Amino acid sequence: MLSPDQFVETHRPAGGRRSGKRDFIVHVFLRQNGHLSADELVSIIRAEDARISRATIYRTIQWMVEAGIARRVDFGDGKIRFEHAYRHPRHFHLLCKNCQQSFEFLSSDIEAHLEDVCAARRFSASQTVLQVYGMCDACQAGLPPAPPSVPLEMVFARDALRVAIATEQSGLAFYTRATKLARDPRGKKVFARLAEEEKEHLSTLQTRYRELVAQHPDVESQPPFLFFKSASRGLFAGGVDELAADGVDDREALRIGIRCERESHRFFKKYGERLDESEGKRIFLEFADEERQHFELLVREFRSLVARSRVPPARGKRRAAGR
Amino acid sequence: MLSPDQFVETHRPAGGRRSGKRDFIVHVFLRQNGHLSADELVSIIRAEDARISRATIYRTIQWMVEAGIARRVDFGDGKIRFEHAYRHPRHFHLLCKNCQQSFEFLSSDIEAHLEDVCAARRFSASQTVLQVYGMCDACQAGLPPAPPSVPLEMVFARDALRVAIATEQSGLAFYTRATKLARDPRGKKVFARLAEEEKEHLSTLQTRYRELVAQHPDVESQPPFLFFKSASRGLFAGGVDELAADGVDDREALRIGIRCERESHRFFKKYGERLDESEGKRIFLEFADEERQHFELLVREFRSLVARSRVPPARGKRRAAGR
DNA sequence: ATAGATGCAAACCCTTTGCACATTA
DNA sequence: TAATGTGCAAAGGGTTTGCATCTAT
Repeated sequence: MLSPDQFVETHRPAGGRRSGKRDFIVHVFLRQNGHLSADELVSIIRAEDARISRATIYRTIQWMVEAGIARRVDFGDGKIRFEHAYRHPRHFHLLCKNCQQSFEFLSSDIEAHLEDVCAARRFSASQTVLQVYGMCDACQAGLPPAPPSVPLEMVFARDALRVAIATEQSGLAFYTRATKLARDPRGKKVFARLAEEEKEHLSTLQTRYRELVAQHPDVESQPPFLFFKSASRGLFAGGVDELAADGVDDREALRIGIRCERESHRFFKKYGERLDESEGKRIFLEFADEERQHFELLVREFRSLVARSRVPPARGKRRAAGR
Repeated sequence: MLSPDQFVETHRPAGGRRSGKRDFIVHVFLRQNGHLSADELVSIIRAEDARISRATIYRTIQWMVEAGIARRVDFGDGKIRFEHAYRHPRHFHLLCKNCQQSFEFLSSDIEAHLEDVCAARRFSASQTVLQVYGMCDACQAGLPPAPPSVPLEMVFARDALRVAIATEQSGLAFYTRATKLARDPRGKKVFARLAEEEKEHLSTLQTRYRELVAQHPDVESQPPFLFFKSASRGLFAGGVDELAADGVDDREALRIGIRCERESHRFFKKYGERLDESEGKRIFLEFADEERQHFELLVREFRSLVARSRVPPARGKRRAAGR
């Protein structure tokens, strides 16, 4: 886990020279939470003590944006705001026109659809802006705006854990079923081993989840940050359904498993890479790696099965070999 | 179909007074295609002849926005652009950073996910901004930018027709199957009648589609404007799958039909209402109405079936009545 | 010594406004 | 004639920039 200073160092472009004022501005900026306009940052800097010129602050903001430390956010009210990227994944916004508060979210489903749209146009996307304007819960009810009681990072870690757990659960169900179903003893063993691994990893994740809740008791009552409807049943859920069909043999089960592991690997890798340094990123990338290993194991197993069923005396599953 | 002038008249707010200059600006604005900045509109107006002050143009743009004739579009480059709403549904944008061209699209899937997100936060949405920045097809290939050869309206009508046709096809499959499956003669008749209606309407829609293609031969080669993955198999596709399961009786089939018709009605109504005056809107609203009628017919039928199965000598389907 | 950072004030860009004048109902 | 629209120029706000002055390497 990077400290704010480390975060800045990893982003500092080569060739410039250090300056105390710039460091001070960056430092103050990273301590802020919401979306600051340049002017707001000026006020904060002035209040924090230093007398730094407006121009320097504008220039430093630009420097941070180029370095990837800050992101421009445009809410369409004439002034540009900035949010820092430290432990803060890219996201979309809900904006309350009444209290001006903003709420952040991420949706893998929406992103997947956007990818479809771009593919249909052969458009190569580099950045997406998605803002929903309206009125927030509290304002509709006439209540005062309530600042979030839990850091966003924790909510995000919670959601990442939830997807991971759902996926492990569906994976466990898949391999348990596949173990029962398998006829080839070697395949059975592989499935059993994977089921065992999923079980272990599942309990690790659940422990991690419990620890998170213990540390931040309010985290469970927070609304979701990461939306992943299509993955909410776990990325193996479809595979489990397929196993239920008639006539699924070892080979077919392996194929389904391979597909699920690949999808799962891609999903977690994609989101893990897209995230900035954070607890959520680590969970996703660890997971992606695990899925890749499973994927490779299954592929090896599949090849071995094919080889065995082709060369030695057949064991009654010839038909598929010709295709 | 409204003419531009009629469109303006339906939007003109009460209480103001007419002015030749304003009418002229509005008229010129409605003839434009893309997204104009105030300054660009000034140049066009100046070129078109009239010498109208910048301030008047700014004020007229504001007037058009308030009247719902123009919509603000902010691409985050410091100047606000405007697009007119005449035969132009609200949409999202792909923006090419290289050639500055913009491409428009609509996605019912993304909108559905956004509704989920808002619901989870109890956020009441009033407006959504969705822009994807990147590089377009032509710019990636090093080709000159190609303006669209078919008016957007036609592409939209094409896509609306496609959803409608897919839905009719799945509806036809549903009712054909349900007719075969039904045991109650009266229910059978209702399903058969609906199958017949779907068939007729399907051929009407297909004719309409062919006419559209005949009028605008290029329309089929255009990339999609309206994305509707979840509805692309037709809104009855899920219902057809359900009919395939074991133990589906008349009552169950009616229930599934009712659900599909209701969903379908809602889908088309929602999109129809959201659209501005256009061919697409008409298709959607006609369709929504049709689905509502089917829905009501099925509900009546369901009630009648329940009444008959409860009061007179039973016909072997008691079990469900108790629940 | 020299490229880079800072401060100040002026310039910039887009947009809105105050006020006198013109137009419409 | 009374309310509304127009023109002009000036003001407004957020942001960038030219230039002289510092400061880190």
